[in-house]
Amino acid sequence: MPELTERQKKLLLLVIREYIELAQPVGSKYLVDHYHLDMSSATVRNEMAALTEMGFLRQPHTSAGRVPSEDGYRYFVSQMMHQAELPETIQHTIAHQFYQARPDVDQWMHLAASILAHQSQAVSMVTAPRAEQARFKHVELISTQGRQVLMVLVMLGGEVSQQILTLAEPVSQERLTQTTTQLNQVLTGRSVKEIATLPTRTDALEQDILTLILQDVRETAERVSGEIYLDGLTNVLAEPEFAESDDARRALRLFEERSMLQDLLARTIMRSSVGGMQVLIGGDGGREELRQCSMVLARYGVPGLATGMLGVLGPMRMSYAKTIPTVRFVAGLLSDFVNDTIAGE
Amino acid sequence: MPELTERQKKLLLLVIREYIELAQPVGSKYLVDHYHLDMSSATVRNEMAALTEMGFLRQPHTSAGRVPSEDGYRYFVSQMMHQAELPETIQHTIAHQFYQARPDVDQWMHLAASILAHQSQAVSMVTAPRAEQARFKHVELISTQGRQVLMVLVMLGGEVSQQILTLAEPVSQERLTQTTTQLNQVLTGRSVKEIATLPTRTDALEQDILTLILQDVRETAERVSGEIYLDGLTNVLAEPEFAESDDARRALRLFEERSMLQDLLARTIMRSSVGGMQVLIGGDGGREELRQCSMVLARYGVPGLATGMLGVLGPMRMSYAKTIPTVRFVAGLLSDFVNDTIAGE
DNA sequence: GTTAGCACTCTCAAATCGAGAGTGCTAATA
DNA sequence: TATTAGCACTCTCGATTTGAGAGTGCTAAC
Repeated sequence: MPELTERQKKLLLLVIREYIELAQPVGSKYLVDHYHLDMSSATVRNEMAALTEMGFLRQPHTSAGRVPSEDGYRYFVSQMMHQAELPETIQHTIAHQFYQARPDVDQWMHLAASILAHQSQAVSMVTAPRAEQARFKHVELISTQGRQVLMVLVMLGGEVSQQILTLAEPVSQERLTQTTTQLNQVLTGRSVKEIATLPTRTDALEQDILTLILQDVRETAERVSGEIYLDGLTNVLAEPEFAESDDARRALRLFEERSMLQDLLARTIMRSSVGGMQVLIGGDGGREELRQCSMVLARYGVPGLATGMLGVLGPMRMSYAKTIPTVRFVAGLLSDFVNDTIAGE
Repeated sequence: MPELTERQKKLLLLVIREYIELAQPVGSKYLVDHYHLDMSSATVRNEMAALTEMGFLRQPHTSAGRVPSEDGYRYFVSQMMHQAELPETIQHTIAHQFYQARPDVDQWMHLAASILAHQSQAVSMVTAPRAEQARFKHVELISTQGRQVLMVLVMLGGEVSQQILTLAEPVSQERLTQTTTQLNQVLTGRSVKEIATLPTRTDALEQDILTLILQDVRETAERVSGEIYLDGLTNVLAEPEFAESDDARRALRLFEERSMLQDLLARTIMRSSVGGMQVLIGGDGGREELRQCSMVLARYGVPGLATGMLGVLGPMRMSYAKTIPTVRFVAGLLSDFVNDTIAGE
């Protein structure tokens, strides 16, 4: 990492700030005029040339102003951002919105996505909390008609999955209740693996249900993250850098393919711990389509019990100084939520 | 409705067909050349002038070719489209995709949206089936920890809603089971109104739960449609008519606001019957943002038990001849689905 | 080390221009 | 009377030109 003089740091900061705000290359004269710098534009030019040399700035073309490079943003985020807290007033408005909503996972996820999208004017993504290792908690069978049965499966950590089963022959509700009572006794607290190695049940119905449960739990466990909540998709279309080219379209298409998101978040989740933040700038994400974008991601929840991810995707010139504290704060709220409603059994 | 000669009809059809395919104004000479018409371009010009006069065609500007007007499309859809079935091969591929999926409402809705979007290259929307009048069927309470209880509510028609309750004090699972047994006996098959007028339960816990159930059922009933599944949002960005202007963005924003969709679908659902189709062209939808778009909508399900809507939104020059049969066919499949898995109790 | 000055480069928007496509009208034709 | 050939006219669109403006790098003086 090359060393920067104080003056260079200051200049780099100004260029980034200005570019984030106006989305236009910033020139030497402009900086001197608008910030009343006590040096001439020629000096600024020299410093800019040095910063360009070191890779922190770019020129779109000869004789345009300078634009921050990926490395420029990285330096800015890692070295120059005093990790400010979100202003209290904003904290309050956000927290207020959450606490007047029902304590329902679905509601909170939607709300988190909505708030993030709105605050950052970018695309937001939130995954529902889930346990790293799926453990069975409770099964409930509800007869709907002859052979159709609604199975509700609750996992430790609060995840719920429901599914309609078709049994070989009609079964009464009493019989179903009896079956679940039996199964719940045996299964509570067990992991997928343990369930798989359980001895065969003597009762045929119980065995059938058990197989179906196992199958469902496996499917659930295979998914790397829970449901993904998105919001603010159209925000990305408002950004001037995506105005025409169909880059925006290709980026948005990524979001329609949930599987790619699953992938990306899964890869990122490995590297992050609850409370920590990840800022992926430009190519960091690894997807060609997102080369012009940055992501601010955080993991929330209770480690070992249930965790999820949330974050924001925006243009590379997003306001990191505002987005990072916002994501961190919302992550904190969601962690509290998991703690309050799911944990503590 | 002005009367058209056979020749005028033929010409109108050709203009519409050509414009739908190429998205460019079509001229008289072009038509004569490409379709080997047995008349001269001058004759075509005269007829086009007449059609323009009658309001079925428009000229973007003097000396461009003709473009179908809203009324032109309407005439085309209502008078000139022989209601063809979807080709058998396509029927098979679509049906195949459905029947190899699990018989799960969520799965099927997703699939329907995905197939519609893909087939029509437009935005698709599907609402989950729900009963016109909410009737209670079954409640289940699952203790998660001390005072937190997961309540699963099943309505007649198959709708399921789950919610986490916080009770005043911890209650054992046995007690919960006992409570639900009591409540299920009393409530099964009753509508919201009936439940509201029920005498107070003597048991305090039962009464508490009853209040919560009522509240939840009310909320569910108030929503005009179930969850809305969307797909193909980015397809609209690929259309040349939205290439630059930010019309596309404003249209897409509409879709992020689910409430507007709820509205629109609710208004439309009034006018449609299961099996019938609605084609809204241009301003028909009533939303300024969708003035350049058309919608093909259908209602599916079992009348009186559970119904939903599905449809497609695309540019006004979408291929109605292909989209309409597709929507109709998928609606049929979903109706069968409702019939098979939900109805018949 | 800083700065004034200057020549140079490059973009962008506006202006110009010509080709091409398409029309409407008129007069001749079947 | 319906059709058509012919023609003048209009309008768009892309290519090209042009000039202003912004910004740079370099050099020489401070």
